[in-house]
Amino acid sequence: MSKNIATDVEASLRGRISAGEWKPNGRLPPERDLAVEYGVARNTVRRALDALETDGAIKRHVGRGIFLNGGRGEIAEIVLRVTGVSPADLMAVRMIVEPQAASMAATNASRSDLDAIAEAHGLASEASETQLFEQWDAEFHQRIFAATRNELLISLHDILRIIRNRNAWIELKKKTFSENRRLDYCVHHGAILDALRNRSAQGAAAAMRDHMDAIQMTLFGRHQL
Amino acid sequence: MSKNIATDVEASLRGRISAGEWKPNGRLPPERDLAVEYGVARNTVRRALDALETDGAIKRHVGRGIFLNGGRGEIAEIVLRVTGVSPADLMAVRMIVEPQAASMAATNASRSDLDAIAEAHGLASEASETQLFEQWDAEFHQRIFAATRNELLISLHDILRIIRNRNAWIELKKKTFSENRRLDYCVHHGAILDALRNRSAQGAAAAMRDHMDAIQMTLFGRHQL
DNA sequence: GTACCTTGATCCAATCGTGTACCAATTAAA
DNA sequence: TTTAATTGGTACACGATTGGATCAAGGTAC
Repeated sequence: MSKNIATDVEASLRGRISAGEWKPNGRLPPERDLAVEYGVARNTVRRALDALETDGAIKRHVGRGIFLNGGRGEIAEIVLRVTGVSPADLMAVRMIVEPQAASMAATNASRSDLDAIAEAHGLASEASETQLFEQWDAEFHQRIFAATRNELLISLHDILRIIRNRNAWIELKKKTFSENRRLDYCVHHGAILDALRNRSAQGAAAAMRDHMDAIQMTLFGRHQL
Repeated sequence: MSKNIATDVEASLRGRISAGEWKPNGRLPPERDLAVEYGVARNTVRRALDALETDGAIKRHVGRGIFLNGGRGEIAEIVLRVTGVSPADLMAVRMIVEPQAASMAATNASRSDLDAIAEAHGLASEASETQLFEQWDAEFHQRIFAATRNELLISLHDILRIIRNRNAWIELKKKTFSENRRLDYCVHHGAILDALRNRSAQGAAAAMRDHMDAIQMTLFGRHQL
């Protein structure tokens, strides 16, 4: 697998936990036993358990053992669930969040925020390779969220971006991606940028909605689920 | 081929990266291995990697290896970081997401979904203690998100709920919370439920927006930031 | 020849996994 | 109650891996 044995053990334990091998609030085997089971040093197991503990997945007590955190909606569970969402679900959330973010950016963006967004738009338009275009396309959206000045919203978009990058359905996008579509996207970006510069919240939201519609159309060939 | 071997290696690596040979945040082979693979000296590989590093394409760590600069960070890190955001930021995001979730729930909710939402509404209305009311209040919103049938949206709401539970500014809410407000909230919940039962997407969104407005008013004494 | 690149080699520093030992808290047995 | 066993917490040393830095020698183009 990967280079980090501790990371592998961590992933394995996450899998076994989510698979229900131990009950909520149940007790995991002692560190020493886990070390023997995985055939690694106890320190390595401890590093893996450290990660699980910071996630809130487990709780450790000296002399007692390691216990699953029964509390529902733990972060580890969310991470597992979130990494496997479908493209359709992701697009639905983008349809909700991105226009509103554009609207918020229109009112909150600073002069330098707008310049940064314009820069991303320009570099995406001039990009020679598809790879480069997609990078600046993502950066364009990223900087709009940054302009909202809402930390939570920015982080949520980070999550969306990671999901988009991680899943193999990017291939879907590449297949259906044509030079024509790319030009459309640039036009959309230009319209969004204009609305932001005009401080038109509703205009920015509407332009972003059009853009999202186009992306949805490109990906799925339809506008609504 | 150009006269510069380092440039060739750099171009090759760029190609392999954009081709997706390694995942975002994935690990590249060690410099020594790459040198063997390309049949060049390690110093030459290092020059190529220097260019990639200044571009921000990769990140190098002594003793660990070379890593792709893919995502903005792992999801778990983001979620952990996000638990410290301000109440204002959180409310702004709720203002965006909750009405849209209600709208989506109106079209996607099954009969049992509606029953579950109604149950939470009923138990919240009848709750004797503030503690109990808040539990069923949270459950009401939770079940609306569940009714959207969008896993990502559900997960996002889980994150919002964790933030709400973890932070101390719940105290703020308790201070400004009166029996009067609580009755208002129940009325709002009832209006939302009616709209959901009528399958009125716009009505559910509007009712939820009113509810969010009231919460914002309770927390901050104003409607907008 | 001069300038630049490549190569090969060497050493340093950071990280990781391992192994070992001991401490502290808890539980179970005597 | 006292004692022993179990278990997580901490610390250190060792070897292997890996990137960081430098130097000298050889090759190529101008």
